[in-house]
Amino acid sequence: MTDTVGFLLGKLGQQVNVRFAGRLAPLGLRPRHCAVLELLSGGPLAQLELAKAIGVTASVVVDMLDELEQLDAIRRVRDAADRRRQLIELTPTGRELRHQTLSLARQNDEELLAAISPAEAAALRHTLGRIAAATGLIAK
Amino acid sequence: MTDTVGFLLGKLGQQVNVRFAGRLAPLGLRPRHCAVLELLSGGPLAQLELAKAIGVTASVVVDMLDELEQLDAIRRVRDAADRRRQLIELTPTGRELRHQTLSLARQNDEELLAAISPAEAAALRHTLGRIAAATGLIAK
DNA sequence: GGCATATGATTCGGTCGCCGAATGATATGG
DNA sequence: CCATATCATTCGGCGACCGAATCATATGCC
Repeated sequence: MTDTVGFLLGKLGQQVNVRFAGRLAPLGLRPRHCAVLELLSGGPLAQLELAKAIGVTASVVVDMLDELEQLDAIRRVRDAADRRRQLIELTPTGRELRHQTLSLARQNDEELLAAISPAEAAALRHTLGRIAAATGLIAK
Repeated sequence: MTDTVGFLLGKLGQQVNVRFAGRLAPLGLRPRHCAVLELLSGGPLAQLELAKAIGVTASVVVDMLDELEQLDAIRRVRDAADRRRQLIELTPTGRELRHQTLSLARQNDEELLAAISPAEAAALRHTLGRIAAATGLIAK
């Protein structure tokens, strides 16, 4: 059991999130917000698009955006072409926050991968990416 | 961000757990119970020992054990040497359940690793184990 | 031996993140 | 112009977890 990849992934993933959350806390962010900032860095998206991409329901997105709006990291803009939709766009503050989270994520990686060789780390990254893509477990 | 190992681990781990939970549901179990069954297969343990090993508080262990007791998978036995402690031991039913969960975990792995070569899978298992050990993220 | 203090299990209340159903506004097709 | 669909939002609830309080038992100290 403890030697299955599934178990290790599950437990490690959980712990990694906790650790990352600790790093993020000073910014007033939690891990889930990072994916949002990341996605928005490619350009504005509607809330339902965000929900799909992240893999949560629309109501969860509302909450996350409320929080990000509080931090002045995003803006909701009514889509002129379809006034039901809110287009979410990054503010300059949001862009700045995204850079910081990126840096924290890399810091996190360094700590996580300190015990293994760079080659092994690269292989790991590659393998995880393959699995994620193959199993469709991470929305692309 | 989405290319950091930490992010991939976190997201994948989460999803893997959800998937595993689905397989487990017919047995009336959830992922967290598996660790308990696994730990107990090595012999009886007190509840606080379980809590430490799993990384949750004592009150959570109480709940989990209540559920496992309901399924007749475990028994609570007062420690004669220290009557405050409950020694938790697997029943025959518990042992059987453990075998089933193990088989499900392996099935889960097969599906997860279908996209990569056996060699790559072995490397992955090895690397994850190293990281878990080095970072102390998984209680041993 | 008797008492203060520590420790194990348990209960209880609260928090957090998530979901699903209901709602209101807007769009779209007949 | 109305029926129906879709987007964002609100609301109630659930499951997993924590921390404080409680009760029984153990242990150290006088």
